[in-house]
Amino acid sequence: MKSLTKIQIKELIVHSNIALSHQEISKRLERQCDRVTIYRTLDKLMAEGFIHRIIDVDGVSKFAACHGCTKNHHHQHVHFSCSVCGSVTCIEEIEPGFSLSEGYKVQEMNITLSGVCPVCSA
Amino acid sequence: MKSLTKIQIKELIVHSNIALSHQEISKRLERQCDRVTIYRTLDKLMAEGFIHRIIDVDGVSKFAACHGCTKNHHHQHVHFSCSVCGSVTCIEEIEPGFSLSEGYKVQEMNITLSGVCPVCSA
DNA sequence: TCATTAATGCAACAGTGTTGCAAATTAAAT
DNA sequence: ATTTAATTTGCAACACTGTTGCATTAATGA
Repeated sequence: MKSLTKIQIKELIVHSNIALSHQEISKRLERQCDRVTIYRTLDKLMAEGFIHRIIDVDGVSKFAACHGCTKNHHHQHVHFSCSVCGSVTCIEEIEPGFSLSEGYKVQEMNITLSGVCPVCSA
Repeated sequence: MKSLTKIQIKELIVHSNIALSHQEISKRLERQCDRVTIYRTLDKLMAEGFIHRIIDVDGVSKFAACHGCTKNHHHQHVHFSCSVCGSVTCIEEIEPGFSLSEGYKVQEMNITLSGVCPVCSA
């Protein structure tokens, strides 16, 4: 099954150094397609472990490429959201660890720091 | 200016052990008022430093009481979102520290761990 | 009382995300 | 190659979150 939309969206996300929102993906797709198609394609790409979702500080989903996830996503890395340029980037260098009290079963982490990124603060 | 709505919403949030969404606040208000009024009241309560916003894993805003913020919010604490009961709670015991590389100016942190809370996993 | 300010309601709008159904496209099987 | 099945796409409609403008009402202060 060679879905052109799927290939293009995947390429867009993989080759982007910032996480892309649905809106940004829609704009960057030269081959215009329906909003719903993009949503469904993103769902598939997530289910297949190619991309992961980041909730930005304004509640909008952004999508970034996975590095080394197949089925089980492990995105314990930190995300940074720039309030100037609006970019969201994955900072994979840092591995944060939390020691919650007994009873909590942590399945996912959504860690988004916001502020000014190096590019905008330079 | 003694706004009854403001007092009631503030009371709701302060006396709740979980963070409340706009929808939940609307339901719990016996004195029904317009959606817009609730949004505006929440904005005011945030500006005055009584409550803070948490973006849940689905991108919906939830609101919880502040402890010791006046103007400058400092919510470096961890939030936990339960996938079973949907509750969002503030875990103020843990103070996470990150050392980002040079150039990043961190202004806010949004740390939401998701999984199963102690009540639902018991 | 009168003027000013704040609070509320209403309508409208933009945006995100989902669902159902039909049409088109692709893959598979005979 | 023709038919069948599965997948993909588009369209319409919907629910929900959140915002803005404007008019109305309520509260404050002179």
